[in-house]
Amino acid sequence: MTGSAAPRARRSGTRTPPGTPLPRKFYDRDTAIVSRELLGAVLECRTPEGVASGRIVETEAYMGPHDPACHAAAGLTARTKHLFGPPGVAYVYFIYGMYWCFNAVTREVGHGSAVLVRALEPLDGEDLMRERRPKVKRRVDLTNGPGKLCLALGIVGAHNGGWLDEPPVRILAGEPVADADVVVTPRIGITQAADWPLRFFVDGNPFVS
DNA sequence: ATCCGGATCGCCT
DNA sequence: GGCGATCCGGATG
Repeated sequence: MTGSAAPRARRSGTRTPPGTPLPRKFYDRDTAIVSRELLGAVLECRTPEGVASGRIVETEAYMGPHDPACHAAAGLTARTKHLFGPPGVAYVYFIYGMYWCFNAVTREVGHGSAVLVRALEPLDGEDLMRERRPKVKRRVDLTNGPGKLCLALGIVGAHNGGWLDEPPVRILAGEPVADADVVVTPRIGITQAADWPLRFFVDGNPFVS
């Protein structure tokens, strides 16, 4: 007869053919699952200077108002407007007076959760990344951190609030990463909820921060 | 009006 | 491993 109900975790993401944008529904799920499944996907940014993209190898989940490390804990403000908006848009914020960080908003409107992309492995536009980061010597330093990857791809505040299935900033399906190759640890650089296991990365990948 | 801390990076020792 | 850069958001007076 008909098979039993399949597990829900991998519905949309891994079925999307590589190179095509992840559908908006992909993001409308538990934030830790989205964080895990974003590993292997491709973050791309198109600017007048050209296209730059990289394979996502490290992410962190920020779980909403009840997660003290999440910006949503401060409530709905001008800054967190898109964090509380629909899933599948970019939440880009400015930090430490000089860097941008890129997140993908997850879950339903009003929830306030997102996935921070912490590291990429360069794919297209590496020359452009070099032009944008002229002081970088080692290739790994191009994109092995949340501020660095935004500098390399050209992601800035103007991209805040944009849909992730259409330019200029998109996330495309890639080759899935097997569970055996995923490591889970506490998040980096935070003081609140510092022990929650919500950081995901590809085991052994040199671009992990 | 002012103060403080921050989901970081790069350079220093 | 430590610290300065440099600015914004949110809290307090």
